[in-house]
Amino acid sequence: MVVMKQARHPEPDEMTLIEVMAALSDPIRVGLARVLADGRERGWGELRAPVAKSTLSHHLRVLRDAGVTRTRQEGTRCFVKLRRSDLDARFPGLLNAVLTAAHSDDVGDRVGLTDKPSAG
Amino acid sequence: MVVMKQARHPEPDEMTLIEVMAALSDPIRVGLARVLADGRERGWGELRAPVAKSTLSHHLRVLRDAGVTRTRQEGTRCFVKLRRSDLDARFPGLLNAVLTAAHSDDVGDRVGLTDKPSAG
DNA sequence: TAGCTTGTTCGATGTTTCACGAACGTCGAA
DNA sequence: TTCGACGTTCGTGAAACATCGAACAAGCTA
Repeated sequence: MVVMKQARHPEPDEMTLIEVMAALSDPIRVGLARVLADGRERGWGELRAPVAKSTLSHHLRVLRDAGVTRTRQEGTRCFVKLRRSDLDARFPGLLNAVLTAAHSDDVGDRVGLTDKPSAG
Repeated sequence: MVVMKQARHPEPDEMTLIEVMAALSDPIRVGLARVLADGRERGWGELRAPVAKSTLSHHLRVLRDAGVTRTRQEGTRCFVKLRRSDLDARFPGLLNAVLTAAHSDDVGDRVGLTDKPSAG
């Protein structure tokens, strides 16, 4: 892969409420957040969503740029996890409120995990 | 005015997380929510925002359609207020988290009130 | 009736977003 | 070195969005 030329991981003080809200106003991205809500790091290939891989890459980038997730590379693989403590520190209660609402409404339920092992 | 032909006030069970998140991912609209955060009903004309009145009308409609605010007409005037209890019941903690974050980051600080009396 | 006020709606414009397939660059394996 | 797997990026198009000014409709007021 092209080693994420322009993707950034903002520091907590660089995160903006507007960007986080925008990142979490798409069902696919909320679904991704739900999948990662248990705090475990997941491999890119584990993620299952009803979109093409380029579109999934786009959504993961939006989440990453907003500071919602962190992406780590290992060789040619990527692993993604939720930046829960950073988000909680920066925007207290926000992530929990969104995840709770998403759970009770089944928002993003078309996003899930494959049966592949997480390789980690 | 044209008596709000298509604007709707969704019932709590018709509100969607995605729509509420989208409504609250614009600085003007977050600013409006902040202005209304004290629970008081405000007259349209009291609201001050750095946009044309047609744009302000648009933003108020997005908030209304999402269920964030309620608009009431009285003669030729409109009054707006936050639907806090409905939102709290539907998406617990969400509004407070957003308002807290917006306050600490001064999101939407270009939105405010005129010095006009609220007429109510 | 005529005129003013008040928001909404319309139409146009430019930007952003979402989506896809294809091409690409990097890594590890053969 | 050749090959395949893995994500990212590019190019493109459709749709959504933010914004404005102008036109409009409904209610006061003179």
